[in-house]
Amino acid sequence: MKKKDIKILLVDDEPDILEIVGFNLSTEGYQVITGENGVEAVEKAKKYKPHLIILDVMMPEMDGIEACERIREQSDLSDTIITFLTARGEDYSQVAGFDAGADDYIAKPIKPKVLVSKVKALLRRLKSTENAADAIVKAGDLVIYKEEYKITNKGVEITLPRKEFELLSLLATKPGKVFKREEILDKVWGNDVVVGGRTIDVHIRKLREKIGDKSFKTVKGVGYKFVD
Amino acid sequence: MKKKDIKILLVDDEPDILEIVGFNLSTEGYQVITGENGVEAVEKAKKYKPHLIILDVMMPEMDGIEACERIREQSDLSDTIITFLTARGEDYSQVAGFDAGADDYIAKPIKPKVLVSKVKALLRRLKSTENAADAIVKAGDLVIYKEEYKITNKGVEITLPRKEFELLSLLATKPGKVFKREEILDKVWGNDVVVGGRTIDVHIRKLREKIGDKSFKTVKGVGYKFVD
DNA sequence: TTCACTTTTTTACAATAAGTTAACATAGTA
DNA sequence: TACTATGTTAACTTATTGTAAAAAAGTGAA
Repeated sequence: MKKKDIKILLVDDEPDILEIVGFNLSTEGYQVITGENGVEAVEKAKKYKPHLIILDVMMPEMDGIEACERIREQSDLSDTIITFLTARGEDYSQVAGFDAGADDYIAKPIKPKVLVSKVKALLRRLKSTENAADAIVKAGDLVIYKEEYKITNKGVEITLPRKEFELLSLLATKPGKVFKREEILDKVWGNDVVVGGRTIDVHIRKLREKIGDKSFKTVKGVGYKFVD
Repeated sequence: MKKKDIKILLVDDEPDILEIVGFNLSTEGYQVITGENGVEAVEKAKKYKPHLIILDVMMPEMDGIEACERIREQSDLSDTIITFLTARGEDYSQVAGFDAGADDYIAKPIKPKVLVSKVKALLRRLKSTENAADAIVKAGDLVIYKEEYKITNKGVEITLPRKEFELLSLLATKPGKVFKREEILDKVWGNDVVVGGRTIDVHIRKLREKIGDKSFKTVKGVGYKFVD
């Protein structure tokens, strides 16, 4: 996502803060929307669906914490990052704020550089959510979460031992392709490890038990393949 | 971050400049990568993801300003600091360069001492960005205050010893992800420290006592993961 | 410095899960 | 049919982790 597509909602009752923070964020290239109290915060959050909301804790009408809770009730805003502005001494906000669903806080007095780098850091989090698909492989009813060493079969979570997991991962990355026994040994066991002739079969059998018999097809004299 | 882990990409079409500047930076302990034109600058920036890029403005193939713009388009290089080398008289670069996304400029002729102190100053900025980022991590019922080395579990404050804290921080930054033992050692203990084989387990055990048994899942043969 | 205390690492052993093998059964193919 | 590759099972072996306790290292105050 480009910077100019990122919307930041900035809510504070002090015009000075709005101006200085707004200026710094605009300079960085973000779209800035402002509000002056909690009620506006909730309204504008619903209307503009910003990526990041910066909320002052102390505000008339509705304080930041209540606004945060209201915003968090909106399911379509669940990916929105919320951060508080807290004056020194408002330490309770660290507890109350996070319970309300905030992601971070920025201490006043605000230093523009700190602000900008925090905002960048928070938005990186947004991106990493976007790209999380990399470590995930889908094949038929299976979803393989490589990082987590777990899979789901039709939504049901299954935890597999390492070798089984790796064997499945290998086969499922190319459904339909026949993996020769030799190739499987290389990729899952490593090219120097020597194991008996029935080892692969046993693991395939366990996968068949756990995932389903028909997902693994034997190609006699060659190897195995995964089919959707 | 240690000096030897800091990568500086130095791009200039004059071999003399590359040599003298490169020599001075290497002497200081930085990793120096060089390029001779804008095209190389962009390529090597993508490849090595340096922390600092020093770009000559006037170069064949693609000038420094265009290279800078191209580099700034890369979102994963947004934290990279870019500074220009400008000959006296190329005053426009101060304007055009900053528009293109540069952070500073260094005037030719280059005085080694000035260069080194500028580089140090620029890299200080990198550090402050690092620290400001993600000072707080939320994971499940936990809120981790990295700066303060404390956590709250459902609002209840817990103080953990350093190693336990760092281990928890690491695991909780990516709930669900399995961290391999090797990776944990690298990140928490440092890649050169050698500790016995049971050390990680013991720390995990202590965290389980303090935070809750079910938050830490063992993935046998791989490592551990934090689950909400 | 010494002392008391906390944190960290090591040690040794127990517990358990994972992986492998062996022996035999079965199915596919010339 | 006879041969060969694969399927199946349970016993076996090994690898890995859990645990408790003690030693070592670090820390701070008197």
